[in-house]
Amino acid sequence: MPELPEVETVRRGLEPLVLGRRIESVKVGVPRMVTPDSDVFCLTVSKQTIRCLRRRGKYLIFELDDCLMLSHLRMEGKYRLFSNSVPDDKHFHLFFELDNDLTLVYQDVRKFGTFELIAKTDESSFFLKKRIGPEPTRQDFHFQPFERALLSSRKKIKPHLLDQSLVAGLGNIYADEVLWAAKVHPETLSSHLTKNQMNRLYEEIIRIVALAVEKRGSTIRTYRNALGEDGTMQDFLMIYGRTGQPCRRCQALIQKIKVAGRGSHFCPRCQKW
DNA sequence: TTTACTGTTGCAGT
DNA sequence: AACTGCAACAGTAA
Repeated sequence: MPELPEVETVRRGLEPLVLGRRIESVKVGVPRMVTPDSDVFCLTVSKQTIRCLRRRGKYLIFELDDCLMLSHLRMEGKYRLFSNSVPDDKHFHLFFELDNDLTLVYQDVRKFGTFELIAKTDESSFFLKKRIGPEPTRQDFHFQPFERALLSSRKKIKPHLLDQSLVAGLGNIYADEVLWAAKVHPETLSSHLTKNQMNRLYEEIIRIVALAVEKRGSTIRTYRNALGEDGTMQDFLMIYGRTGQPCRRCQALIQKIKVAGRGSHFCPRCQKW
């Protein structure tokens, strides 16, 4: 599911359903997905109430009585909520039994998702250590530090946007969208960007992420039915997944190349190297 | 049937 | 230091 807009959509969907609910017990099907060890994890989380459900970048933060549970959906993580019985599914990996017969289930075909418990006092150091940059809003994300980081880097801009340090929450889809909107080739070296390009990147990051949140994220290559997958942003994507189709600005045919191992869509006329 | 690809990230190499 | 490639895993498309 998960770039920032999809994670935020999950958060908004889940919040009214789980806020104030007590976690009675936890079952972990794949121990390597959780930290600390699954027995400690289950014991710690059990009997705690979900006090707040927040998001930072692509992380979901369950604020419990005594600690934080950080959930990262990686490539395909989803949440499902069942009342009474839970159907069998080989991709259901964590089960949180809540009060009044609700079970929150974490589903993940590829088992890449992670769950970590940390102390409430360790939240800022956690995100600092992971090098998670500011939220892509005007309040948190400022042009000056963005420009400084770009000028002092030897990375290509696409992998740089993906590494979360400049700004939190961009993934492969929205990085391509931002680069197209700002007319920047994905392989441009960060330090070679013009001031105008940096300005456009800054503005487009804020605009596109906000638009995608408003559209409740993109539903792509997914089946429906899980919480947060009813987004419509896929109808507004300008470049991602449009290989061989005409650019919406100039009609040139959209190309797809690999940049640092990630499929990258761009318009050869609008986004000159 | 193989092979490449996939909304992510972290680690091992060079 | 900072890059690339790959691994974790499972499914789908060509």
